[in-house]
Amino acid sequence: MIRRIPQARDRGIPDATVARLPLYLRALNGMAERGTATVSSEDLALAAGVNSAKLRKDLSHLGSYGTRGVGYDVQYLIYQISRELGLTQDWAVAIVGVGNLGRALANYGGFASRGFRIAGLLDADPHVVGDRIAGLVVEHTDELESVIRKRGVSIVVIATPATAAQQVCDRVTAAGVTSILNFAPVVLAVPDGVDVRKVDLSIELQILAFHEQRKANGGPIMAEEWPDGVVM
Amino acid sequence: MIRRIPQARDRGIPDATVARLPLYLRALNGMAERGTATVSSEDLALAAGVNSAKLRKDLSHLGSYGTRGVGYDVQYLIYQISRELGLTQDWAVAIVGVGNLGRALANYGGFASRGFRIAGLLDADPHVVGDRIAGLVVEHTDELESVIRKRGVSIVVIATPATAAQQVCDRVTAAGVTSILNFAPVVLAVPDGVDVRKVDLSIELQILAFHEQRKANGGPIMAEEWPDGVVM
DNA sequence: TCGACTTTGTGCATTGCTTCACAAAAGCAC
DNA sequence: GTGCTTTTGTGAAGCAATGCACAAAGTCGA
Repeated sequence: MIRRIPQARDRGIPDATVARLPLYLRALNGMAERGTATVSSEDLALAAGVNSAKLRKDLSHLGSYGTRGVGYDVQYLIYQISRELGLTQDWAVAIVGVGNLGRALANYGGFASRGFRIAGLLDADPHVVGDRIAGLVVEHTDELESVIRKRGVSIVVIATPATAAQQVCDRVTAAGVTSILNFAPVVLAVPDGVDVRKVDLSIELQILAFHEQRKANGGPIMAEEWPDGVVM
Repeated sequence: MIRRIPQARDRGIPDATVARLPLYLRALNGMAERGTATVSSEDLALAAGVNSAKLRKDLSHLGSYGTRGVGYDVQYLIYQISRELGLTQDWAVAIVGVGNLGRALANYGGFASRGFRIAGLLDADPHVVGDRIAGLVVEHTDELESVIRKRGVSIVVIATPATAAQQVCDRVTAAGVTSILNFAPVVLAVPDGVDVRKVDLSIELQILAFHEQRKANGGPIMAEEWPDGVVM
């Protein structure tokens, strides 16, 4: 039977909550493997590394799936979060750019495990085309649109050099893709309605360096002068 | 001459701002290469993909480095942001776990370019130890503490399997490291004062899947029933 | 020197997220 | 049933980030 839930879920779930749901899911899967049947918000929050009030508010956005005095049924909650995240269906993913990073991604087990199926590996370099990686044969980027269309690819991972990223992005969005995971260190321009998530190793290191410097200096930096000899 | 800046910088810079500074830096470096001498907040914001008011507020946290009616001096702003982020000094980075991902990271050019020097590659697998990657010889994880101490490593990148990550984390924090970039899909427990940043490919894909599903369904999902045969 | 124009820096209202604190709901023992 | 314990779900307060809108500060041409 198909029925509408009246409260919640109509107004979208807050982004901050969506970003944490996979964390809860991972913690829950660990518990399920260890045979835990129910879990309190306190324990689950601990495992996920968040505050328990936040956890409860996050889950309340999905619906009222807990039992007061008891906690949450692990299996049921796994199902509900999976469904909300869209993991009960299969997603075909194409990886463009099969350098070191692209290979690492193709071989990364975490993809296949949760409804993400690598449906294509593409590269512009003829020396790489034809290689077999993680059970797939690398295809030439000329085939990009055809691969997307024929295999129902809805998520594209860009692992190309920075210079090629925007062009790849243009082509895949033109082919109808609306979800992109970008590893290239550039800000991609995309049409409205296209989601881009960015993973940028260099930025993460720079943020760490900032905090590390703060810790080392015990406070703000003292020197404000422009170094000698540098023209302002 | 060493002098104290009175306003700003005393109260820490907002996290949201720190996370965007590397973005501005990258855009500015591009402009510097193209020979641009000054840039307005409007143009820089466009290049970095943010709102110009936000950009100005972000930069105002560092100090008052613009010129009204003109804009910002590109070189000077590059220097100021670099200094604030701690990129004017060298950071020794060790990468633990030399699988596909570790190799990709070791070969990633973006590290060396901005003050991050790879000072060690370590792995637990004897078959990998001794390999030469990106000019470095892989060492055994037994040497972890000694490498950290002797080479002044202050940032550790964990690219091990999930099962090994917490143990590596414990050892490096015990050895005095307070900045960790974690690629393993686990929530690391660390002592107070240690910063952990997490990069989790699987989580990024799940967030994309959530939005993709929303787009496809044109709204919330309709079925709320627990599927037949599954015991709740 | 003056006035027109440009662009920064920021006060303020708004929005969104987090955290607290507690009433309501459920189980359990007797 | 009744009362005690546990734990959820949420109103409300507090905090942080965003974006608007404009005064202040500078440039430039005449």
